[in-house]
Amino acid sequence: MSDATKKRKRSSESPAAPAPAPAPAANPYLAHMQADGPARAVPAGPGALKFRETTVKQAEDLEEGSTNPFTGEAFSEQYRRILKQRRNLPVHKQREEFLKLMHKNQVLVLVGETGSGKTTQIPQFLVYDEQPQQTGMMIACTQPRRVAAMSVAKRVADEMDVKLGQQVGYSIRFEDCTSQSTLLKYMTDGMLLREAMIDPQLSRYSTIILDEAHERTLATDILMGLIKRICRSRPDLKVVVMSATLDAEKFQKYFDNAPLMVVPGRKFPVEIYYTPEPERDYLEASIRTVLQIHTCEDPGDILLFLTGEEEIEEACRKIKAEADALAASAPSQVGDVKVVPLYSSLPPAQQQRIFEDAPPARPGRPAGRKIVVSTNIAETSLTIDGIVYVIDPGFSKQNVYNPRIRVSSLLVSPISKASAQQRAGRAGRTRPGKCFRLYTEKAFMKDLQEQTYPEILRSELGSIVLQLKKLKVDDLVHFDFMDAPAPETMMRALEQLNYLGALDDEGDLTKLGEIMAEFPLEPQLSKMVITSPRFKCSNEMVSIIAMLSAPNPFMRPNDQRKQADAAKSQFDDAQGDHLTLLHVYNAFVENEESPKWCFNNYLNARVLKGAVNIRRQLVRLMNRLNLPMVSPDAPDGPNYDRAIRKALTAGNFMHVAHLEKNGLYLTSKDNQVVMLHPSCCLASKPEWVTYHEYVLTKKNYVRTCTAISPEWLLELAPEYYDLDNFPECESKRVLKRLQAKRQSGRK
DNA sequence: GAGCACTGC
Repeated sequence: MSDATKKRKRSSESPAAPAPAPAPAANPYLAHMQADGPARAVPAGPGALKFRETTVKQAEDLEEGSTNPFTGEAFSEQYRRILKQRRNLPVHKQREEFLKLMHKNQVLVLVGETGSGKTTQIPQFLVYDEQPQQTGMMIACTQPRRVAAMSVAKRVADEMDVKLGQQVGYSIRFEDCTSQSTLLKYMTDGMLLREAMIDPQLSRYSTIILDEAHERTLATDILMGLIKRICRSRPDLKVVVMSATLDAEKFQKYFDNAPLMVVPGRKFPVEIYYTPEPERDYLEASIRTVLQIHTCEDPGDILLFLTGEEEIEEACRKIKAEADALAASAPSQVGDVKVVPLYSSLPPAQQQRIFEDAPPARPGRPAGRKIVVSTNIAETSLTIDGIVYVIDPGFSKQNVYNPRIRVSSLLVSPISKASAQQRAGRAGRTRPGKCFRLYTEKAFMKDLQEQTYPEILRSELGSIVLQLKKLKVDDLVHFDFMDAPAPETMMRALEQLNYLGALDDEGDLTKLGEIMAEFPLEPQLSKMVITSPRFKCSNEMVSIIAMLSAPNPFMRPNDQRKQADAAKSQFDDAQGDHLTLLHVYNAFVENEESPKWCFNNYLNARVLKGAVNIRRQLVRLMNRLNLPMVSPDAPDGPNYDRAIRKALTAGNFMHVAHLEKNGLYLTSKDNQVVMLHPSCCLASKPEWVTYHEYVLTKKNYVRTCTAISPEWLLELAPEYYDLDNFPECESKRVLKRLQAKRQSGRK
């Protein structure tokens, strides 16, 4: 992030650019504001390339020359070998069409299916057309995921015969692999959004490519809105919106009827089969289908999509057992199987198993088969080559936010047509494949929605609204969202930010809000961190927040639950889970971040390392914002945990539950009946708790809970706990009594 | 007395 503030200097070290920078701009950020407009002439050199006026011939001559125009070094053998492959990619045939469209238009929508080469080639076409080393402005290409940004950058660095991090680099959270000489930068969409907060015109970029736009991540959606605005004030900015599906029309319309370019993919055909009748039990039907394929179809690996960890582990056990039984009863007809589960919380070493080979054929027996049982992670994030059969039961878990009760929940829901197509496509990556859909064709046509709802329609918007306010988008109602979120969700976010003190009653960003927006955290958490110095516990709070931002660090293998629970209890704090997390963090650091220590204590070392990383980033921000890192005077004193719990309440006062006389908790104001999650370390039920999250599963649970004192609510959040505007309930009566006592005490 | 689809800053 700080990179955006660095001064960039472009030297004329490249041989293709022997002369100094063309425009007398002192500040390369402002180059686009030069009076001579966007079509600045690049000084005549070999090829005499003109900014955005180049031809395919010119580029190809340079690519086929002996010297790399960007480094001045001789092209390597590897480079030439890759160049041959690149020329065979489908997108290469349309290089001329692409350049023409880019020269004539500000925004281009590009649809390219998998295997078209769009992600690697399009940015390079632009590098040759724009010669960024001469303009001082970069080309950015966004990706929804970190690994993609990293691996594509690596590939393209090889293709351009440059060192990764030099002319081609990437930028993701925790890692900025770019330099002064970077011309092409792959980055996560979230990272570009962060940069926009420092540089609202995105003035370091001449062209921005939004890749995988069809995924409609929160960050991509916000970026599209911002970029559409920036386009008006920066006619020199060019934009390419790349999508894998044919829903391009929506993007075209949104960008004022931008032209469309379609690049064919390179895939093998996939035959689709539907069930004649709806399946009652998709899990049972899935297992049956796996076994049918295994016994009746030609060799080739199987990918089965299920919804979650538990379901996947169960399916794996059953498939393995039944396939082994079949093989035992008919050894000459049934081959061996290797059943591999895949979901994100699986440690990387186990995730790697999906790339292992299928079991070899034993003498006199059919070939073995690999069967991967996966969540949606295999739909976009991970690609497994060699899959020939896909089984799609038609469901996935989706996060849905309900603004009425202010709760997000994970629901098993039917997938969209786009998602079903994506799943089927996974069968045709290396050769023709088959996809078995466990629903009827009629259901596919009539019941499935076209696209999955974009994230922005399913999320809580607190931090998004905060970020937009920071980006000076004041009128959120009229912000040009591609899909506008529900007004009620927007209102909830504004209300929440107002209670937190980030927005004033006019809806304008306050000083506190400005600072809150700097943190890569949910607003409540930012508030806690920022307030914590006041309670002399910022050191501790930053650790807790880092732990809350990381996934669950506690391991609980099915066959060692007792031991795992015992290990966890060593860290338990009588006052609650937030403090327990603090103890775990501290113990991890005291034990020198030892993976062995983690293993012995049923903790996930990878997750804890992640927390250390997040903490470091937060401390850097605290320092930059002049927020002191302090600890309570007496770490063993009675006020130690009190200070921390009070600081927690300062941000979390909207996540409070009160124990009613009937033994149930009710959430403050919303009056939802909730229970402490079974993983909660609180032995007794405190009358008041603050919780980190509310999870809706079979029951309503609040998870990560800590005991608090009701006085703090009245003291720290008087607007939210304004008892004249409070629904009638037991907690209101308790608070009223308390308030009366406070007032009489003051007299 | 039970869970955590997947990302991202």
